[in-house]
Amino acid sequence: MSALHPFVDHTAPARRPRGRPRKTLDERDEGNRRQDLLKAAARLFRRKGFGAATTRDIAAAVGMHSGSPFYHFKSKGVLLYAVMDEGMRAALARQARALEPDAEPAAALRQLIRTHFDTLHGPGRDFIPVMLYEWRSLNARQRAAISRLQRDYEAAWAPVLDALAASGQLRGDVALARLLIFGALNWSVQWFNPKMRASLDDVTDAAMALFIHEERM
Amino acid sequence: MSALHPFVDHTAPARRPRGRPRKTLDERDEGNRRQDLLKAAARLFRRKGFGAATTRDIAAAVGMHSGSPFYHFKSKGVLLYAVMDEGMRAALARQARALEPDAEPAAALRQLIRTHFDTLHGPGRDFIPVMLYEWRSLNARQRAAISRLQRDYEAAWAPVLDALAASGQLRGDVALARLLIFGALNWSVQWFNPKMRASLDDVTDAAMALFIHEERM
DNA sequence: CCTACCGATCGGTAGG
DNA sequence: CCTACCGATCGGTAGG
Repeated sequence: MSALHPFVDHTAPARRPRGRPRKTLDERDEGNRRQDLLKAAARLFRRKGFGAATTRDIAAAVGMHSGSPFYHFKSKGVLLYAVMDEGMRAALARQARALEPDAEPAAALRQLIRTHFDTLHGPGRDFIPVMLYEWRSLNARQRAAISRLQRDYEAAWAPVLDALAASGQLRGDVALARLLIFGALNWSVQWFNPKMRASLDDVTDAAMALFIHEERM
Repeated sequence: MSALHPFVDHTAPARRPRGRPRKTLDERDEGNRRQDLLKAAARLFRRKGFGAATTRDIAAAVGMHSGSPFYHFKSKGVLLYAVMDEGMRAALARQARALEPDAEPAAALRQLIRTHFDTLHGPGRDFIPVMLYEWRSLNARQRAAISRLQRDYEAAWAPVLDALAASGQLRGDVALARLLIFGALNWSVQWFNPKMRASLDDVTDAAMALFIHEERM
């Protein structure tokens, strides 16, 4: 009897190894292909719109045949939803990573804005722009689910904006200010381009200068 | 020989009456039907997107049969362009009507913002939201033409913003401030709703309070 | 994931 | 503007 491998019956199917199961090659490929589809879908939904981008376009972009995306996603609508869901989860993770808990309100707002621009304009980031553009293409259930993630994302802004309003650095109705500020930032997907003169830091500076007034006691 | 109608040959076709030609019934109907199609198209393009709204939807919305819109517009793309063109011309007219030439810079900005909100949210105003959403569905030639109208529209804002920057009431890079301000205003198509608590006057107040700092000498 | 395919729908047109 | 229609395309599926 082997001292190294007692009682191993080599005719039985391999038992599950302990701990996190190592993915087989097939499983790993599957995850990659799914991710490839998400990226290609985001790019095409953004460039052409959900209605005009076809599942055939998306399949071709990752070298699949026309029916194959439906092996990974039940429908075109589910694919759209998956793009937005993935985009929001990544945005939430980036925000949590960037936020320093003890920053002054103005410094905290700057971090939030800078991170938000990163989420909108970082390399290969089409997911959130698709969410901003294609909201109406979701069904009611999907909208509710994405809304929940958006609420979490916006939750980090509320105390910062409230503190700035209290110190007079933010003026006017706070709820409307929040909507106007998000608009100013989100609209940048229409005009910002990494090759323009202004960097994301420049745009952050401009936004802070525009929104933040001098403190008044 | 008749003293009243000398030399009139009644066998010839009726001569053109002088002045602005009175439209025949047919011509008047044609204009109305074309206008009906534009309105229905704007509403549907806005609600569903250009790709998802079908020419059959649009035809049905005005009580036409499926082929009939193509009697008025050569293609779906031309119809989209016509919606945006009409929207921009109406917006330019409203802006010209509203602007008082000798207003103080801050008062002038308030007028521009209030009129802009009116253009975006006035009753039955789907034309400009369609332009904001469906830019990517235009071809290059159409984009260039609409861009020209947008340039005219924005031309009224530049001197006002420059004056506010000179007096310190607007802070930060002026070109970026302009883009951020337009974003804040335009994004309201995503959230403003006439039935909400805040009126367009309220939102205008909030925008002015947010953007305009105290004058400094 | 491919092969082979289907039913539905869509923009657009000819002719009146 | 209607009638009647076409060719193309599209999302999606069965079976392997």
